[in-house]
Amino acid sequence: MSIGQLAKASDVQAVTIRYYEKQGLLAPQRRAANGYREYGNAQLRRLTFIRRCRRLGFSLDDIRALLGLADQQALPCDQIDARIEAQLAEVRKRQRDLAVMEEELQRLTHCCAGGVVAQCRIVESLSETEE
Amino acid sequence: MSIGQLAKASDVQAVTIRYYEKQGLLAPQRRAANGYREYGNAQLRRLTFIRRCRRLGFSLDDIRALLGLADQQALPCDQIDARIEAQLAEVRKRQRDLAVMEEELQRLTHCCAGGVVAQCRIVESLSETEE
DNA sequence: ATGGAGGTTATAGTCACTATAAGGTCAAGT
DNA sequence: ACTTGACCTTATAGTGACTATAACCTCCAT
Repeated sequence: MSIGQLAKASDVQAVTIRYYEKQGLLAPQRRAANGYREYGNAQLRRLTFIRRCRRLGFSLDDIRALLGLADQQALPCDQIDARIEAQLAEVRKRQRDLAVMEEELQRLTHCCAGGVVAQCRIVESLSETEE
Repeated sequence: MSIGQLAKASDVQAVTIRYYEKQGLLAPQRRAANGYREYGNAQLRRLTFIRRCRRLGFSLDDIRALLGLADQQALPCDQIDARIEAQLAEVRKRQRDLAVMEEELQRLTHCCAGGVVAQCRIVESLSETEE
């Protein structure tokens, strides 16, 4: 499978696939005689793994580590589990942040009662120093 | 107030304050004879506004626009309100994304039952191509 | 007068891409 | 056989919002 076909199959841009290769995350199975990259299903699975992890908020460094761990089949998987847990904690932290944001923004929409900026409380209420 | 004092008062690093200045968001009140930046309470409020907006997920471009609007006191504040609404929609979208992430991560923590990597389902379930 | 904390500028690095340039290769149509 | 256009190659630069580093200047206390 060419890089374009892999791109289509995985819904990841070809440039991004090359970028992952440069970052040591995903090597092609081999190169064709003309220098074109060739990929198999194993690479598609690996790329899917990478993208899924990215969507879950893992950094490329995290993912490199996860892939490294996954290759050591005999290791206890505590370390993988620990990373999942850490990521879960991070996600929950972001959820709390967003909840606060939502509340504040919600409050702000009531500050603007169709007047002009001079009467609008939004900017003012966003500048209040105390907290 | 010096840049260091402003940094302490606002809990924003001095380098970041200088960066905001370069980006045209926050100019010091004046420069002292020795070239040191000097700030007043207006700048502290403006910086507080900037940081609060950043925490709410606005880009520096958004913030520049908001500050610009806020300076035009006679304008109707519809435009500010529209930005708040757009940002609120964005926050809610991220909340939905995070909820999905949380669910998936939660599910993954059950895949690892204290065994070794070879029996661990985490990596496998993250690589499954079907969706 | 010396040391250390704080200030100044300018430049480069970070992360995860994205965009662009300049060229090589291939399959299909004329 | 030739051309067109889609696809591939590499390398380099740009993005946003900072962060780090270097090299220097200034102030204040001892």
